[in-house]
Amino acid sequence: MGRGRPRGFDRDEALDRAMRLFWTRGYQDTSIADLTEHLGIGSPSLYAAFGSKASLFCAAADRYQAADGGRPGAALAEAPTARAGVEALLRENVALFTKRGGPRGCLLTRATLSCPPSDTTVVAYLERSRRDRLAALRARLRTAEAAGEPLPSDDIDTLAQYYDAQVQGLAVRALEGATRPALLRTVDLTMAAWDALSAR
Amino acid sequence: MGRGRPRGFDRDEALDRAMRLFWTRGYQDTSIADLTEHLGIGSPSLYAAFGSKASLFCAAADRYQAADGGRPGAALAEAPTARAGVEALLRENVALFTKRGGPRGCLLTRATLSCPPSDTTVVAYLERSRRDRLAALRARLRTAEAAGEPLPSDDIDTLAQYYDAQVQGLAVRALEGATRPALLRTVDLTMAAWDALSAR
DNA sequence: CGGTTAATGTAGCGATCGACACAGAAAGGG
DNA sequence: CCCTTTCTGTGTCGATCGCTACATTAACCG
Repeated sequence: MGRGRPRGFDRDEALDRAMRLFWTRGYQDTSIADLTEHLGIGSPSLYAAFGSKASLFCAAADRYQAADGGRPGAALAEAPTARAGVEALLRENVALFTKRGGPRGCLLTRATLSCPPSDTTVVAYLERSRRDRLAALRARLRTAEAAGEPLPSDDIDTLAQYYDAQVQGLAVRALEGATRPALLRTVDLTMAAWDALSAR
Repeated sequence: MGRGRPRGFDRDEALDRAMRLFWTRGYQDTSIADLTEHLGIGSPSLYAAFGSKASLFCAAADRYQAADGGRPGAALAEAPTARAGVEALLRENVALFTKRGGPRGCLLTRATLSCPPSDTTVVAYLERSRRDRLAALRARLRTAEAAGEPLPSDDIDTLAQYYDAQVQGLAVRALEGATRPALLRTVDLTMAAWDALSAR
């Protein structure tokens, strides 16, 4: 153990910077030259540590989902009710998508629309992430249904896809430059709709 | 007039094919080589007719908005009520985003997330299109408000941004592979929310 | 110390990017 | 017919793409 020359940079810090770059510029528009410059390392070091641009992206996206990008999902899971969970999911996403000094929108949504289909590694990763996210939403709604909570609809699949679409819509609008208060107002509307539909 | 060697291809047909390519692959991942191949013309002909990749995209996007891509907006404007207009907007968009044999999702949304910020021509074009779309939605809601129609909220700006976000969400989900029936079910939910919020 | 192992910096690989120079081809005008 | 004008095909430009060969440096082991 510890044989050979030690790595001259912090792997996690490099991943953070890579995450930020992919988040800001998308997948395809982030070049190896961009990465080596902002990570402060040469390309051989990058390839030795991460293997390829695709696998570096996957590692950076993992880090995204484990850090800031995971907060909305965690908020959904931990909330006492499905309503509180969905509202927290939406509000945490707005916070994430419009954080001051941070890239706007969602790293994964952005990558989904900017990754060439030929890059099967990244495409498969993104599909998996998306499916997991949808499954978490569905699961939270199902347990709420089992607990007898009032829901806007008894079609859990549709509900999950509906709120997932809300999140994607927020991500796109944030990237287009929508302000945080404006996004929060649409979240208010979404939650007002939840109440109006559940009350019946 | 008519001097010089006549063009060897149909300009509008070429624009249609370019539109289809940009719609399918996004802006950045559509190369000049892809275009010359699918349009059946050499690159000098392409540049003579359209000027650059960016201006070709703008022309193709104009054609998109004048053809299929313009149907949702037209449906919104022509509907007798705001509710019918928004519902038609959403359903026409679902039809557009999931048309058999056609590219999935929205050409403009896709380009927004896959165009490098350095390409200021395309970025400016997309911003303008987006602003126009939002303005049309706002205008339709305002006339409805003036006509005394019941609306889900009296905040027209928020309403417009809300339904615009619905459309973007549908576009992303369509690109992710969501089926037309699934998208239509979420539209049903959105319209049920309209009714529930307007009734009160 | 020397020897082994691994990370680094330089430098460049083949491929592709958007865009164009150039000469030839096809039309109208005289 | 020739001249002008415009479009087309071949070939290629410099830049950049993702990626890597090679020699060097820096650590641990004995």
